[in-house]
Amino acid sequence: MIAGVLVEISNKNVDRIFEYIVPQKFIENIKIGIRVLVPFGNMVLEGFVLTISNNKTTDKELREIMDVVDSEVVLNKELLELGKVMQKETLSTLISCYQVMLPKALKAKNGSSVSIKYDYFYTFNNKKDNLKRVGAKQQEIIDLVRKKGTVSRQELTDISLASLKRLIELDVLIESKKEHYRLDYDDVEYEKKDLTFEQQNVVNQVINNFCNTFLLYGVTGSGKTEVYMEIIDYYLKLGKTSIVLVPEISLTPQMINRFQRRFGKRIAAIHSGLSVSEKYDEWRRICKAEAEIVIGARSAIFAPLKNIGIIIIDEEHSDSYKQSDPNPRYNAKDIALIRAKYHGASVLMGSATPSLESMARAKKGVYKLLELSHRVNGKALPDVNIVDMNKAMKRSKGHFSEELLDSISDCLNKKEQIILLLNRRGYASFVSCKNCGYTFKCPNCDITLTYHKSSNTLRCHYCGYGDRNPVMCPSCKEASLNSLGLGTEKVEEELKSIYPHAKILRMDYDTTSRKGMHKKIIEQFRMGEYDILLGTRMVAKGLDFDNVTLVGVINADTSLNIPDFRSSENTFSLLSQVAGRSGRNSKEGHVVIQTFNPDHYAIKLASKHDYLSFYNEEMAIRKKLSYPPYYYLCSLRISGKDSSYIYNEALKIKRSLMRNLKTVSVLGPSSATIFKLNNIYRYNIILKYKNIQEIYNLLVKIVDHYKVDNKIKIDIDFNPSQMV
DNA sequence: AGCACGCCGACT
DNA sequence: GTCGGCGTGCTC
Repeated sequence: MIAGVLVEISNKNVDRIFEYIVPQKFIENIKIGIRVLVPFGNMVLEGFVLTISNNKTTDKELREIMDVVDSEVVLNKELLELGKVMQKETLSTLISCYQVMLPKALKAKNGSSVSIKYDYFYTFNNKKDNLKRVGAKQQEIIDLVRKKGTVSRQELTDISLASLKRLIELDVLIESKKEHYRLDYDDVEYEKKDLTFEQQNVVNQVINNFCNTFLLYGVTGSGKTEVYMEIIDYYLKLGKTSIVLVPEISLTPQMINRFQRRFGKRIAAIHSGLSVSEKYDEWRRICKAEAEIVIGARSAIFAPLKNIGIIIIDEEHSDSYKQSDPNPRYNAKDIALIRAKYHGASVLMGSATPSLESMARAKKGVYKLLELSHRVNGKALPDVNIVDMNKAMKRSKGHFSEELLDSISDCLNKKEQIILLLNRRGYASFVSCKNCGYTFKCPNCDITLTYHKSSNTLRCHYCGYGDRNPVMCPSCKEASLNSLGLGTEKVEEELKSIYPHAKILRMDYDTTSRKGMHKKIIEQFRMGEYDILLGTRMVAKGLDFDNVTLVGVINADTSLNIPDFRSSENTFSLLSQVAGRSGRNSKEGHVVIQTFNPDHYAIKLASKHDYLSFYNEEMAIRKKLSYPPYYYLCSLRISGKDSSYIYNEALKIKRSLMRNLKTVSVLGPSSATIFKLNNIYRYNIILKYKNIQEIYNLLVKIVDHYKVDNKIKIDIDFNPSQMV
């Protein structure tokens, strides 16, 4: 017997099947989709068995499989096939595709450290009757087992293990074991809210149309989650399973609790707060079909569920569904469509601010468009007040306008709560005019230019366009240009000095990175222990507080000035999200947005809660500049230690692309936002294309050509989420 | 990824 | 003459 094995090295040169002889003693255990231990050169590696046959396909002498790692298949047939599609679509290694599908605990390095825990149970052996002499301790155990039928080890804590062992040796008791999961979900009372007419209508549309892709455009507070749960429930009753994808940032305890209250132990929630072992437990519950609803961030799309009925992607516009850093650069939305097709399932994507790509597809009829246009509480969306910081800054220094301070004071007096959003700045600094708010943009790409201190120039990170740093603002002719950035801690200090008696809670990456802190902060704020919640964008997502009547955005512009063609879209979406946090329940709420660009359409239209006008306006711009959804983008990231060498190679690549692709525009090479990182220099080339077939074969050739050159690394990112 | 093989510079 | 630099190639 010959097994074809894919070894755990993510390198294009070994990303193929190597054949091994299966020793007689393993023949029973070898299955496609399990892991084995094999000799490889002078290493010992784990690998996945992908083929089993009787004949070898190479002239080389074969070596033997050393050991079998799994007793059960870890990658089923569906996922094995899915990996091959992913490899093709992302141009990454097959092994890296399989690795993202599995929990970390199964990675070779962690394998031994994570052990499965068991609970032990004891019952009577009926075949063994007459028992002669028993000690008092043993009699105690026997009495207990006789009374209860089955007894767990926990119930025998005050009994010595020796007496127990003896009874098992004597065949009086039978020991059985069951996996002990580290997480415990209570099975609770079924909780179901009545749906509004509008919600019920959406549910009906979804459950009456099998194997479809839906886009649910529902305003904040319109009760999307309730709709999701109702649809999941419908599929559960048909014996079908569900996946719910949520951005990690909105996978809050509140959100998980809601699902748990309705579905109890049938859910498996996979989030960053779990340890490696806890995630492993959840994964095994899914494998064994003990969990039927999986809730998680991006990688939960690979949950090994069988018989999937519905895949729900909440906050569909979020860029967190795209994996951009390590290979494979996949998008969970694409994977969802592939898996749905395999299972005959539907995909439901929901958002209050759908991505332009999805909305465009919905308008073309590729996705079925569903709408929730009313809030469940019947309240109107909150009033939004835009404050022009250009004027405010002339009156007083600091980060707070009079308007925002007045609103905060008012709110504090009424003993109501406040959420303040501090929009963190990106990596790059940009130059803007202090007087009129003008920012410099690339004439070719309409992207904010990034300031390079060393050369005192402004540069475009898409096409490489450069400009000497000007001294005078071309808009208002004043010489008041400066490069911007805003310190997080400074804002908190400032706030504390203005309101020494207000209790301020900070929520950002620093304060929530410790396990359980996120939950704690939310609970403290909910209980009213604090007046003001000051935080980064995580305060904008999925939180629902009764007593919050004011939401303030301290700096709306930061996201607007990120050098990315989606900066307007992201800003619109962020502002819409925060605005939706206010006045969600009984009390009226209002929103204050501070900005240096009060006339920018993204800000104006977000303040009016006018998604459709934003969509139309932004689509016109995308069309004019040939951006998605009119064109697809693909970025080639060229990196290496020798900056002049990789730059020259990047130029060669560009020339080759230009020569061979007449219908595709080729931008760059331009230096990446973080040009030099760990002594590795990075350049980007960007392609704008209409059809993947125009570029695919040439990209494969380029990747193949450079895979033997270890001075240079080429990473290809189709539909990149951000252009760093 | 790791390791062996192989072809050119400064040393006992 | 040799020790050792790391560029190229291979791993069933």
